[in-house]
Formats: sequence, structure tokens, C-alpha cells
Amino acid sequence: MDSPEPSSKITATINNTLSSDPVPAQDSPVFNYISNLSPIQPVKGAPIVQDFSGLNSPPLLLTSPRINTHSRSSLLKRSQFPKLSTEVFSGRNEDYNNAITDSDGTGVFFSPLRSGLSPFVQKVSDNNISVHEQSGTPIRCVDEFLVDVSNSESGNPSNSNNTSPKVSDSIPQSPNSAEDSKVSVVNIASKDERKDEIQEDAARVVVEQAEEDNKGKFPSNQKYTGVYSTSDPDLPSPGFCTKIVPGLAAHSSLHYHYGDQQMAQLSTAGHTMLDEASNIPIKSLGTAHDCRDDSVKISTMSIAPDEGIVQHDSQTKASQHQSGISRRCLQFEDAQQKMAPASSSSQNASGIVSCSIQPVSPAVIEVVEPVSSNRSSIASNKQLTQLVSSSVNSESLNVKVSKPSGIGLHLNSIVNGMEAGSGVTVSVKSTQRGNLSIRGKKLTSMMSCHPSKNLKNCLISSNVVGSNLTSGDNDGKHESYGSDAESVAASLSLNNAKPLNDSVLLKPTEHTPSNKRKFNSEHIDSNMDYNQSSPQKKRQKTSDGNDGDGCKRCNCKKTKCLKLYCDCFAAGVYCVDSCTCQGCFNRPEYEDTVLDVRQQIQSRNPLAFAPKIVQHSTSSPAIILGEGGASFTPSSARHKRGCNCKKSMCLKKYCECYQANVGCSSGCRCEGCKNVFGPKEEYGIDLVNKHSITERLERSVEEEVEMVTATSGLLQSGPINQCNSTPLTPSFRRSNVDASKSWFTSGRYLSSPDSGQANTAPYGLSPGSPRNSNNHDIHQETTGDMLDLVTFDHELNYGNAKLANEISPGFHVSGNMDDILALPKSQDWASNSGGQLIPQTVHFQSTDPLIWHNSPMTHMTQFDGSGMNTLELLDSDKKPYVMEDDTPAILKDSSIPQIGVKVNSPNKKRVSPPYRHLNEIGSSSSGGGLKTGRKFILRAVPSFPPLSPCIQSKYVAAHSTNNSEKDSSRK
DNA sequence: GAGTTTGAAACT
DNA sequence: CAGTTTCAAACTC
Repeated sequence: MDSPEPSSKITATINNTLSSDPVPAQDSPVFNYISNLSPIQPVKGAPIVQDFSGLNSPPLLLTSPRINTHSRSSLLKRSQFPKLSTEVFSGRNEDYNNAITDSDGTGVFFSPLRSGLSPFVQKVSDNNISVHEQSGTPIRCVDEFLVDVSNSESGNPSNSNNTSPKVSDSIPQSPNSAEDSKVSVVNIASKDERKDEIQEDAARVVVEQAEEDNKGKFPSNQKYTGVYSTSDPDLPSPGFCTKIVPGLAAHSSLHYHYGDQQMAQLSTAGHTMLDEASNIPIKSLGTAHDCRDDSVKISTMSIAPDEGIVQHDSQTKASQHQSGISRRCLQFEDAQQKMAPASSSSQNASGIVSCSIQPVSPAVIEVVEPVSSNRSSIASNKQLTQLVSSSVNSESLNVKVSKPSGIGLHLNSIVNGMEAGSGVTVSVKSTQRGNLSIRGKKLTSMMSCHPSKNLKNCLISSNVVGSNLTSGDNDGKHESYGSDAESVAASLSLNNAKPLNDSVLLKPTEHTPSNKRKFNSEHIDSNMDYNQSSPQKKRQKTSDGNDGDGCKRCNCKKTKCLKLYCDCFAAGVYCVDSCTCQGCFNRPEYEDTVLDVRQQIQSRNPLAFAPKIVQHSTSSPAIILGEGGASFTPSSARHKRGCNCKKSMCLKKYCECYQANVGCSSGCRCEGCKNVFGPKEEYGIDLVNKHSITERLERSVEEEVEMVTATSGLLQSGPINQCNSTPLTPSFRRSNVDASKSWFTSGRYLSSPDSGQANTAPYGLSPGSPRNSNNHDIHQETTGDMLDLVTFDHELNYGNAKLANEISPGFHVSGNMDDILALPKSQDWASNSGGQLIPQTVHFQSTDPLIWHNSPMTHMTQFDGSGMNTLELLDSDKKPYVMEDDTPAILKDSSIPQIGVKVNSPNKKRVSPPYRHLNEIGSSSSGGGLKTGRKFILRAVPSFPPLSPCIQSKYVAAHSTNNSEKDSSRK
């Protein structure tokens, strides 16, 4: 995309890329920030770059220097294969390819971080630490990063903790890593040479259009090995998909950009930072030092940065995993847009990790798994895992909405995220068990998009995140944030993360050389075999085409996975073992080729790799009930180009809009659109009478009012139970869950990238950074995120009370709620947002995570209606549960989702303001025009399941017109 | 698992 | 830009 030169000239591009790559890192604000913080000044990866040049350096391919780095990173990334790296490091895996891949992957993967584009946020809450995670590619704004730091309770803002902590956290602590790394380095070097050759071949191929003829050119040796080899039985098989990687990833990434030394320094600094800030002891420090050494060596060897990364990774299995992951993942350049620094670790015992994920980048969010060993922590409160999610901290969060430019979420990410919940990042904390069950549900639900597998995946991912989920501990918390890409991606993270066990399945057996890919037809065959080796792989594929992990899998036969036909390629990720593609060139080994092809495609269509799903700023997040499990996407999200469905009525996955869980838009050329997520406008509102809709809403509202009253009673008595107890129809529950998920995601979506700051505030509320909640500023800024925060709060141990306090203070709901929740600080919110509505939701949430299930997210947006009304409704009515069933029904209506948004909008476009607006409003809200209050309410509502969707819907219906007007006025 | 359908991507 | 072909996923049986 960015590359000035067309892809046609591979060699030139390669050279360019080599030279250019390092620069971006420096440029990145993150880098600067880090450099400032760390005693050692990060040096650009220049040396690294050189090294890479010879090798596959991923970045090289990218044309624009800045972009290049990003592009590389952006290109691919599938978080995957945690294990691979381990093997590589251990030296077990002798395949240089693997090593390379791992290294590359990491390098690629992380590069964005440095650039600031992809932030990994790691926060470690645990003293012991076990966990580290990284958000894979979430993009955070640098601002966020910085903010987080400042915000971090423990840490001094001055400390560059954010970055460093991430790194440090990420760094696994295996003592042996140094040695291993060295070995791996050597291997890598040798491999690099080969790789270069291979890449050259690939380039040729690309030039030639990567035709089959070229296949023969590739060295047979180069079979794709992969990442996958898993010598260790213990380790999960190298799955492809994202896996949770411990902080290592961060290191690797840093190295990649900055250089190993710098990285090491950073990592160390980060450790210290973390320690100080979070009081969490970090084991990794020692490793970090080792890493330095390794890194240095590596640099001298002129090994690609990736390799360097690998070395570090080698230190710990986790690190290895990361590397493997990184290797797989290609980050699109687009992803660069954002980053979010990790929010500083929260002081909570649970330690919240915040990862910002950027929706923008197609890159999949990867969840880093703390390495395992440490994980005993299950029981311990400590750990948490972060999944990609946006940073929890209020301030830190910058939610960036996928920018138009950007490549927002890649479709994959979105899809994965959405469906699998991958979009949402999840952080699990071990904080409270009480919440755990719920949390777990959420995750599952979130993940559940793919019904069959998701749970597993979720569990797995959760595992990654924290053994908690899997373990069934309730401790884990989830936090998920949507990202546009957000979903991003994040979304990917969870999904991507595979359970170790699964990974085995996924993985092809081994990577004997024979298994490695061959470009020749034979190779193809071998590939097939290879792929097939894991019979399950394919079938694991969810309907979505995602593996259980949420990873894309393809079955390309003729395109060599170098065309957009290939989902993996299109998604900017490398194919994985589980793919059944033939003659696949979309492998790390052929990175250059891949990049070249990408460039070519981009030259034709600059947006070819841009996320297909773009969030419309105008729309508010609406909850949409998916057919199967409702999936939520921000209502605003729409397919970039729109679909062209003729026969599927946009009700099947043939429809890209449907597949992405987004409604059709005016841009769609579909015929007879019945997209459940939002039919094409003409169909949507037009088809359905607004009146009928409004009537429904009103009815539902009334019902909800009754429900609310009933619930209020419940709340007093035990709202939680009710929420939980409230029998939701299965579909409804899903919707709720999804909604919650979507909600998170939506939150991210909402926050406009531009608004970066605004988003942060909500996080402040987040349990992770409860302290932050105190800050009014934050709240103000983060109106949009509030909901997310709230949800998070649920998850968080902090009890509901805090949340309620922070969030709900304004809550109009009755004093009853207050009693229950005890909202100390309600004023803040109230003043700010007039967050009346929100408070309600908050209450519910706070009270019970379970409640969460009940509330449908979609309504949130609709809630615009003044919170006052809601309150009144609540007070007035007292009928119990009717709501549940009703709401689902309402939600289920295809029309519903749009109703709130579209009904009143003159343009038929969604009226609800984007996050930005919310944020802005929120900031201003203290002054509190109704507008602001409403806005808050809208989002808040969705976030809080407790409030019956019906109510929200009512408000929406009632105020929809007003809202639209408001929105327009705002704009 | 094979075959069909579908719509995007690629091509003309 | 429109039409056609190619492709691979989604779907059906």
C-alpha cells in the first residue's frame, strides 16, 4: 500500500524494505516513549534491518519505510503456534524454517508495537506473574500507551512502564533461554541464507505471478515447516492460531524494531517498571538480560530481527510460542494506524491487563499466554491474562475506531472476533471467583460464535489467558473489547488462542522435512498431506472458516494462497498447517513473495487488504442478534464495499456482510436483503414500518419497565440471581452474551480512532484501574467506553459496588439500586453523562455478572432516551421477568437493531453518534446537556445487561428521532 | 465426502 | 464500468 514502488519490482522492494524497515520503529511514538523511559535509548533496528535484509526480513518488503515496517508486521500475522517457538529455541526443531518462521513471526508481529501501531499491552497484575499476555496486534494509540503509563497506579507515569512492563511481562523467564537462543540464532543465520534464496525465488514467483512454474524453483528443503513442529509432547501442538504468548512477544517485537539491545534494555526497564508499578515481581528480568546478550549476538550475526526475537523467545516456551505466532501473523500495514500502548498494569491484585487492540489492523490479535509453567497461578488471584483487549485502564484506553483509512479490522479479525469473540480481547483475571462463572460464560459466549468450537477455543484461549477459564476457575476475568479491526482483532486473539490440546490436533504431525512444503506440484501434494496430516484441522474449521481458534483456514487449490480468494491471504495472515491449501505460498518462508503479491494487489486496489468491515462513525453500536448466536458488531460496522448477494438474501455466509456480522448498507448491491444484522436500509426501515417498530419498542419498553421494577426488587433481594435466574431464551442468552461481547467491541468501535483520548476514560472504570475511576476527567473523556468498562467491572473483582460507584453514581435507577450497589461516587457519572441509564446497567452488572447475560446489548444504543425515562419506567413498573422473553424477541427482530439507529435518521443511516461523539459528549457531559447524557446512556445501556433491553429499546424508540437529530447537530 | 451453490475476485 | 470467468467458501445431500 504504502510502498512507493509497485510490487512488480521485487528485488527493488526487497532492498528498499531492508533499508527502510528500521526507521518506522523510531518514528513510532511508542518508541520514543520507551526510549525516554528506558535508561537505554532504543536504537532503531537499523542493524537489524540490515540483517534482515539478507534474510527474510519481513519488513523489507514493505515499501514505505514506515509503512514497510508496519506493512510487514501487518501482513501477517496469525497468532499461532506458541509451541513452535519452543521447539525452535530448544533446538529440538531443527528446521530452520521453523525458527525463521517463528522469529519472523515475532518480528513481524511485534514490529507494529514498536511502531506504535500495534501495541501490545501487557499488564501484569500478578505478583507472581504468571501471566503476560500480549495483545497481539491491537493497535493502540501511542497516546493511550502513554496515558496508561501515567495512569498506572503503581507505576509512576514517568516510568515507561507501559512498554517496558509489557515487555518484561512478556518475557518468559526461562533461565536457559540464553543458550537456547544462541543456538537458535545460529540456526537461524544459516536458515536465513536459505531463506533469502527462497524468498528470492518467491519474489520471482511473484513477479511471474507466483505461478506454479515457480514452485519448482523453491528449494524443496523449504518445506513449510513450520511453525508447527512440536517436538514436545508437553507443549501444545503448534497450532496455528493465535496463542497466548507470554510477554515474549513483546520483546521480540521490540527487538525487531529497536534492535535486540534496545529491546533487552527495554525489557529490563520494563521489568523494573513493572515491578515498581505493579509491585509484581518479574522473573523475566534475568531473562531479559540474557536476551540482551542474545540480541547482541544476533545483531552481530546480522540475523533478521525476527531471529533475535526468537532467541528471546527461546528463553521460554512462551516466548517461543510468541515467536511462532508472530511468524504466522502478518500484520497489515493498515494496522499501523493505531496502537495502543498497554495500559499500565492495574494495581488490582488481579492485575488487569489491558491490551488495546486495534480494529484497524487486520492483524489478528494474539493472545499471549503466559507460559505455562507459571500458570499454577490459577488458584492464585494474580494472574490474568490479557487477551487482546483494549487496555482496561480508563485513561489508557484509547479506543480507536477503525479509521477509514485504515485498514480497520480485517475481515478476518472481525469475523473471528465477532463470531468467535475474537474481536474482543479478553483479559482474565483470577480476581474473584464469584464472577468467574459469569466471566467464563461471557468468554464462552463471546467465543461461542462458533458454537461448537468456541467454547473449547474459548477455554483454551482462556487458558492462554489464564488457565483460569479453562480450569473453570471463576477467577478469570474477561475483558473483551471490540475492536474494529478492533475486533480485531482482538477478537482474533481469543479465538486464535488455541488450547494447547487443540493445538495438537491442529498441528500436523511433524515437520519432517518431507512434510515441508514444496512448491512443486509435489510440494503441493506434500502440503496437502501435511495439512491433512491433521484430519481434524479442517473439520475443526468452524462454519466460519475459522478454525476453532478463530484462525482462518483456507483450502485454496489454484491460487497458491496468493490471491484474495484465499481467506488467509486476504486476511493478511499466513496459512497454517491446518489449512488444506495446495501449493501454498502464503507461508513465512515466502514472505517476500507474499509481500510482493500483496503489493501488486494493493497497487491495483489499495484497499484490497483493508479491513472489509468498517465502522461507520455515524452509527452507534447496536446489538444485533445473530441467528445462531447472536453476534454483535457495532451497529455502525459495515462492509467496506458492501455485498452483492443475489440469492442468499444476505442470510448466509455467502454474504460478506452477514459473515462479518454486520448489517448491509447502502453500499451493498444485494437483492432482497434480509440481513439480520441490519438489512440494507431500503429493506430495513423501509420494509418495516417504523411505526410497527416503535410500537414494538414501546411495548417492550413497557414490559421492560415491569421487568425493571421486578428486577429492582430482585436487585435488592438479589439482583444477581435474577439476572442469572432470569430465564433467557437460549438465543437470547446468546445474544446477551454476544451482546456483551459485541458491546465491548462496539465500545471500541465507538471510540473513534481520532478520539483516542476519550476511550481511555472508560477503562478507568474498568476494574483493572478502579482507581482511575475516581478521576472525573477520565470519565468524561470516556463516555463511550463506559459501557465496556462496566462490563469489565463485572468481570473484575472489584465489586460491583465500585463499579456502581464509579459508573453508576449518576444512575437514576432508584435508590434501591444504590442500596444494593452502594454507589458512592455516583455523582461523577451523573454529572458527566447524566449517566442515569448507565448507572442502572452498572448496578446490574455490579451486582451480578450474571445479570450481564440478561441485558441485551443492542438496546444500549437505543437507550438514548433520557435515563430519566428509564428510571421512571423502572420505578413505575414492577413486573418481573416478562422482559426476558420479550426482549429477545424484540432483539431478534431484524428490524430492531437498526431501529434505534436508523429509524429516525433522515438518511436512513444510523443516527447514533460514534464513540467519538460520545466521548466528546461525555467530556462535556458534565455540563450535561441531555444530549451528552443520552449518549452516555445509550452506550451504557447496552453494556449493562441488567437493564432490560426492552427499556433501552423503548428509549430508543422514543428518542430515536431525537437522537438522530442530536447526532446530526453534534456533527 | 462429494457435489452444488454462491458470490467475491480476477479477468476481459 | 460492465460482463464474464475463475475461484474458493458455504452449503446441501
